[in-house]
Amino acid sequence: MALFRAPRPGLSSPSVKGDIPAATVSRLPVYLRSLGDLPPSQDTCSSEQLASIAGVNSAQVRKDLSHLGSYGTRGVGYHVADLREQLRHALGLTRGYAVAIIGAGNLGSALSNYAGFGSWGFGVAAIFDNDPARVGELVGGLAVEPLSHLEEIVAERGITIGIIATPAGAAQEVADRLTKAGVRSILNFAPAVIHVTDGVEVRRVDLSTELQILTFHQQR
Amino acid sequence: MALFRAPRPGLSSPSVKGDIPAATVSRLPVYLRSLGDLPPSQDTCSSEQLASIAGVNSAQVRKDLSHLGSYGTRGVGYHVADLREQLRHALGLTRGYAVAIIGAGNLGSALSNYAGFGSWGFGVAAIFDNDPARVGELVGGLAVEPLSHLEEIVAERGITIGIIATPAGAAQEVADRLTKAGVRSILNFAPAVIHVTDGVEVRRVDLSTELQILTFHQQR
DNA sequence: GTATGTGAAGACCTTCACAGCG
DNA sequence: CGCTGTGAAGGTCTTCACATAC
Repeated sequence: MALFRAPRPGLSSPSVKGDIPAATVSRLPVYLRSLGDLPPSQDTCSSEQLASIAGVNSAQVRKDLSHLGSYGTRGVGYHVADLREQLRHALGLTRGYAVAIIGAGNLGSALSNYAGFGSWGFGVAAIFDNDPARVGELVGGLAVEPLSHLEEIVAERGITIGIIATPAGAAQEVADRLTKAGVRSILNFAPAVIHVTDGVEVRRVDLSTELQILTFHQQR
Repeated sequence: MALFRAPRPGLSSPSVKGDIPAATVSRLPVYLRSLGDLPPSQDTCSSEQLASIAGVNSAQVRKDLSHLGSYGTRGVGYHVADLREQLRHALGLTRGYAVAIIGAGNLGSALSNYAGFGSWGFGVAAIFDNDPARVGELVGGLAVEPLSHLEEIVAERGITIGIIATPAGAAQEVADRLTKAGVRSILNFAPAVIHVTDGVEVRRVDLSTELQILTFHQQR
């Protein structure tokens, strides 16, 4: 899991020193969102307050933010607007990303209609399905395209993120094709583990796994 | 996060000795699914093979399974059918669970249509929305019910799992009501951190967090 | 006084490597 | 001989506690 290592020590990305632990990275989006929950009048925010909104320990917040090189002010806290920018920058949210959704079934359609998508610079640039009956249908304002055009369209539209919303059986093949087409970030909603080459990052979102973890605890 | 501690050391649950680490619990569903990917002719399965399907290290598989008290056979491997039963049992999948979905928007509708739901004993027993225009609409074979009936219906139908598919702003209130109605397992799809009392387990599934983690890595 | 930034301690998790058993 | 089960080693992550700075 997790391949980090910025190859060139000094040049990786402006102002981020060294690497950021994976556990920290997974909390940064939560902090970023939490800032949005503050009253707009508030300029400054303590680690304690951020922690309570984000649902973590305040020492965790301070340590996490210290990895960004973000400096708060002792005795005061973090400057909200600055911190927001630092987080956006660290997460790479200063540019936009073109996303492809593969699978125009219930889930794929729901995702492409998801409003919160645009707000952080993600844009759905294409939605694919291999069912000819679905091709051409309008979903979330886009016409469904045939899966056979995947490689071509990914290249044309500069798509760098693929969201797999197919049945489990198709997930691996779709991942292979996305990878070959140059996509290096995949979000997999299919209930299957997919295997990819080094340098491609996959994250899995799996309803039945989550439900089963809940039942494990419930049963105690 | 994670509150474990089976109160009575010896009596927690049949054949599970002590507690199972959270990290292990989160992989058990993956192993269970992986067993389904084996050729049906195969009776027995090595940790190596399971590991490669599940995408983890084989020592991990052996250690994880050893927590179940599940005994494989040295020199041979694990008996597939037995292991499947052990996993189902450990995860509490030997009984059914009634689930409520709150929010009948795109996501809620997609979830209630999700076929893979039933296969592990989960049944959608109700779907709620607070938009009067939606109440009565059929979604995944169920009529949408008004949110005001939540408590009553949860009790009547023995619902123990709540899936929050509302906008962020409504999530905390819905969680509070679910909790008061006695639901102790919540799967939260809303982009918000929700706070609950001890003894209630919440798992968060968050599209924008996942996308932002991907962009972090992509940007290196 | 107040809140950050961080070394150190401790909990947790993963991986190795091999003893032990079929 | 092959593969499990597991002590021990090595990481990673979290939390504490306090020196440090405003």
